[in-house]
Amino acid sequence: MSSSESAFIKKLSAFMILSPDEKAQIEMLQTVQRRIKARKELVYENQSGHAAFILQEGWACSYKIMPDGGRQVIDFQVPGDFLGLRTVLMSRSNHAFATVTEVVVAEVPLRKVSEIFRVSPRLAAAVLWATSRDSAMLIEHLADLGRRNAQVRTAHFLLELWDRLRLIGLATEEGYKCPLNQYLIADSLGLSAIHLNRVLRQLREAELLTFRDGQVVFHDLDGLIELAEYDGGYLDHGEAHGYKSFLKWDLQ
Amino acid sequence: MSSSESAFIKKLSAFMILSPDEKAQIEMLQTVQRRIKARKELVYENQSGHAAFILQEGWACSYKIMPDGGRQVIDFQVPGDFLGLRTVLMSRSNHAFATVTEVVVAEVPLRKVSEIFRVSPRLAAAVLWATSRDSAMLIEHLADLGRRNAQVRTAHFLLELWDRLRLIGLATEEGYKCPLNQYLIADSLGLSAIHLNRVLRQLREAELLTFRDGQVVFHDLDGLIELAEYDGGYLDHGEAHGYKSFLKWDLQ
DNA sequence: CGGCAAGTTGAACCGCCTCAATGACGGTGG
DNA sequence: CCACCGTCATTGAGGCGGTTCAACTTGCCG
Repeated sequence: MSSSESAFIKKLSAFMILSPDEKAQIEMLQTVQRRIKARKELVYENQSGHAAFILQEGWACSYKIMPDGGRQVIDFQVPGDFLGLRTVLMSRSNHAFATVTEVVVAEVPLRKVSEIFRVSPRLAAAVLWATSRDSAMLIEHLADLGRRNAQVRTAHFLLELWDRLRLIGLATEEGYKCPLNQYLIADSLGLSAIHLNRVLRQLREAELLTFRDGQVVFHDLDGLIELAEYDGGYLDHGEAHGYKSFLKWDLQ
Repeated sequence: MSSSESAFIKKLSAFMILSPDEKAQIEMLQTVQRRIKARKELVYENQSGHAAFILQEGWACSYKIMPDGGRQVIDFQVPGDFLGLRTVLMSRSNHAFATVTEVVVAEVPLRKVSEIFRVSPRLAAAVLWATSRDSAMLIEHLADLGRRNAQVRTAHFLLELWDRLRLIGLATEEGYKCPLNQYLIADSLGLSAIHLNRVLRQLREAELLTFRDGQVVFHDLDGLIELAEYDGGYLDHGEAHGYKSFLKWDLQ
């Protein structure tokens, strides 16, 4: 896997081995690029008929604004992730997207997705795999909010992010760069920023990890994984083991 | 819409108007039927290579068991809903399915889904719409757990269920039959069954609704909708308004 | 220098949990 | 026919996890 390949290709490579032809087709999806500043809304709530985007550089988030002004962050997007794909067939979206940092996105019109589905069942399966993985993350997030306490929840969140970033070469065993502030993370974890701050202090004092200055540094990865009861298997990052699934998919 | 049509057809009809041919194709998906008793596991956690199911009669649920023995119910399935579609391309599933009541399901092998995608882009779009709608429900569920209090959360849950059941003709303005017990609902809403019981009492005493003996009876629907700040628009139940989306999807 | 965004800490409160017990109901078997 | 059981619903008492409000710090930028 060359480091010059797009994050999207790196990600899909976890699902199946891509041929040079397929890689070229994927790159064709990403020709129309746009650079967008930090903290800009990308897709509005209730907006219809929007396109989807592939995030190439930077971080974004999807969220829902509650009637009382509160905010629930649905998930964060890192390079290689789709934005807005899950609502592209809905007449309205029940959530909005915004950039966190400055980003580079490729706009992917519905027409191009449709074409991919027509000409390459393999790539179609890969795109559907990515959306299934998003669902699996949503489910894990749900379990976070419903059944895990603040400490486990926070540890779990930071470990999942670590796995996702490793896949695209943006994290090491030591840690990773994370441009999210405590308000954003708190709104994702269903906590107040104040309490999240205390939880982060606990994790630091327990010498598990430090989150400071936009940097996550692990001190005791094993201890953290044990605390969070973390098993990233739901992300399905194997060595293209999904290829077996594809066979079932491709054969009629 | 004839009442003899399958719940799955009734549901997809909210997205687009189906031709007789398309209806026939859909019914072909549902030829292999199985009857399963109440409280049986359907798909085990971590199981791979499973098929998907279309639920035709009865209720089911998907859930995740936590390491401490707790349970988070992801969502409930009612007639017309897919089971296991979102994990069909993953090498493992991070959640399990179980029946709530006795059910009738149609087993849909991956091969048949693949065939639908090949021969009918319109039906493919309809299936993808159904999965998008599932995601939208997951997101609303996430907002429930993260940012709504127990009362609003419970009201929201019961109203969403009402909308879903109306679509397939199983609910009226008065209420609906609901075979879920308080333990199941509590595990879905991230509450203890004890607290849910108190919340249901509050809703009853506020003369908003009564949930008793497997029956939800509305006393003040408008008041309930206002309390829950409920807007079911995310379910995308219009009069086949999604058809416009399909046009974009179909045209190259 | 002033001003704003982000992080940090303390104090008081309350929503929801846990533990415990009791009531209502249908099924089953002696 | 009734005693016994399991499941589900209901209620009380007490405790904790996380919230809210408020204050102070730090760093950055104009």
